[in-house]
Amino acid sequence: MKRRSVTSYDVARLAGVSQSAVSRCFSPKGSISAKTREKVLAAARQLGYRPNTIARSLITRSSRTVAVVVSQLDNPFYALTLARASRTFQSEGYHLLLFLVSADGDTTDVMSEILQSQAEGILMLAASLTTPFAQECVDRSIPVVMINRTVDFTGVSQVSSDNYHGGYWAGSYLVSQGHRRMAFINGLVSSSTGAYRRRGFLDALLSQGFSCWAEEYGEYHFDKAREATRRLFTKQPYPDAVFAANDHMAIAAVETLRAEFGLRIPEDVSVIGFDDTPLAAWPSYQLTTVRQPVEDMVAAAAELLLGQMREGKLSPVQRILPVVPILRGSVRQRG
Amino acid sequence: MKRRSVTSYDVARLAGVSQSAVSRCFSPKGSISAKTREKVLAAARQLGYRPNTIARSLITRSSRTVAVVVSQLDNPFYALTLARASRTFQSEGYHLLLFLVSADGDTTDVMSEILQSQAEGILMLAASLTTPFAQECVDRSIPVVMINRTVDFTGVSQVSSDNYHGGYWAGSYLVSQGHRRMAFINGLVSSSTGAYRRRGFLDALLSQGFSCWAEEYGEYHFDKAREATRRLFTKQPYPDAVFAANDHMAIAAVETLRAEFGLRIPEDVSVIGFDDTPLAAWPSYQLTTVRQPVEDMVAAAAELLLGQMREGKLSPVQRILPVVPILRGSVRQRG
DNA sequence: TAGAGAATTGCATTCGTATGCAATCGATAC
DNA sequence: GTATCGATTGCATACGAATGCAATTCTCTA
Repeated sequence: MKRRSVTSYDVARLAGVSQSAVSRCFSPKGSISAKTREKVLAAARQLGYRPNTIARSLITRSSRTVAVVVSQLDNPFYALTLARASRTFQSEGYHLLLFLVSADGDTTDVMSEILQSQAEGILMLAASLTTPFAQECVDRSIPVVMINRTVDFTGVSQVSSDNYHGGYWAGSYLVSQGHRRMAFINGLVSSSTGAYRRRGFLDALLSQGFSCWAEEYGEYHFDKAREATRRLFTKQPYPDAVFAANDHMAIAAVETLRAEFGLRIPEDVSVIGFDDTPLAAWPSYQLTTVRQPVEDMVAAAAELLLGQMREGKLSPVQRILPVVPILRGSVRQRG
Repeated sequence: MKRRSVTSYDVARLAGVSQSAVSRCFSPKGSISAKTREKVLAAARQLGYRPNTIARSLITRSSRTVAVVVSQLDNPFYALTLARASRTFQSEGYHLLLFLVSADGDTTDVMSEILQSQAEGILMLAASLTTPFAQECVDRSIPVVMINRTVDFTGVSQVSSDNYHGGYWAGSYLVSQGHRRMAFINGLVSSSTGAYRRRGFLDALLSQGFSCWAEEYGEYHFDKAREATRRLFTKQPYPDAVFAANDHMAIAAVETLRAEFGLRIPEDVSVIGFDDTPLAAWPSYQLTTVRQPVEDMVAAAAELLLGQMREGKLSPVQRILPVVPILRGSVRQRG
């Protein structure tokens, strides 16, 4: 670390030009003659010079960095989302600063670090934001886009799928297929997605004259969801259908029902998930689920963030993308 | 972006002190009296001042940033590893710069960006490094730690599990349980882990007078692994055991054998995986596998990286952590 | 060949913070 | 009350690259 690194001055000296020339040589819009460019590049190559991004950021006042906050990397849905987001921003020439937070954890320290880091945009994957920080981002005109999480604050953009209608569809589909004892495995109390899915689900049941048979929290966590399932099935009569707030938990339910209760899916119990993660399509599960359009969500989020970063001004938008029911084999068909 | 942000000068002016005082107030070892600290903090709070990390990095010549290059986020093993690594470095006060590369892709552009970004350390998760870049990292004394990938270059540190012996165990275990037609699903040609697992596996078979019945590449990818499985089972007699270079592919094999060939695991075919991802323990799979000690690997890698970053000098180490066989139910027992 | 205009080049300054050094302040000891 | 020593403070500069401006060179035309 001590070692002085090669700077544009070193290159300049070796090439016999000024530091400005070297700088111009490495920036797209610099005006240099082909001849000097040659000399400079040769010298740079010889010395192993690379422009120092930090110094560049300081003078241009732009870090070309986006901070990503993510809370559930163990959930394949978010791993996928992160992967896509990463690709997108990389290809746009942005660097990604990654921050992991616990699912329900507070993002205070992390947000503080992000603000200091001069990130030009913030992408939040299933992570929430307190109002003061949201306000601070707005004050500094740093665009924030939240995927699948809502904040009671109009300054930030939000991209989510139509959780309410996804839940609604799940509820009405189950009823329409003749189920009567519909249970729900919710995620976290603090999660807005879960709340919407639940609301939609309940409303659907209600509209058909039913209510939720039982409800438990699985915290979007596999083992917790297994426990939730056990709790749902402690007393007879068992639910005849389970709607889980995501695939991860739906699959936990399937595993538990099969292995511990000897129940068949869908003959004995129907299960519906949410997300349409890759696992849902596996032969073992054939999980009927509600697909969130990952690609579109990431694309929308990236577009919003990039747009606002480029414009340099915030134009908070709330975008809700349509969800599509994926019918597989985990719901018993009527008749 | 245009808007001038609040600087230490602004705070200084408001607090009626010098810029140095403000700086000292925000750095751990600065000497300031309680009184001025109060004034400064009050002023800072009032203005919403936060030290600019970029300027700080420039002057201290230390970015407190680690670059992480990862290639397979869809594989739960690496998603987990990334999560752990992220937590570790965050808690040590480092920021993570995330770069995704395709599994077999070249890392040239990415490495170039990393070097410019002034990262103080590089962590490579299942991603490879070309010799010139390895050399450049050494030249700049930037420590590099590779997890589960090897490079023919002594300058970088490597952490991996004992892939050879894991493979060896799988081979001998299958033979010891009476299997005779052992097939292998390899990962990528370019992956050193796959190569070691294979070598161990073959050596074990060989030592018992057997050889590999058939071998296919699944590229560490679920669907590719399913295709590989189909290829392995095109002609009778079928293999009576399959060893896959990771759990992800082993599970793909299980799914395919059950769903498309109507074969039972382990009655008809035994399957062994590698990694011990969470899925392996699910009731549906009960996958016998070779556990890589994720925690230990990340801990070791972090320790190596942090140590070298702190020392400011490279001391490349190759650490191979022991692997532990996890016996579950996917291998038919003799007799 | 001279002159006008365009293209290059170099100079000097700037970004926001940290820090060596010297000056100042405060407290303690006598 | 004064000398002394340590704790604070401010000044000035440095980090490495980008850029406005002026100086210079080049290019082309008449």
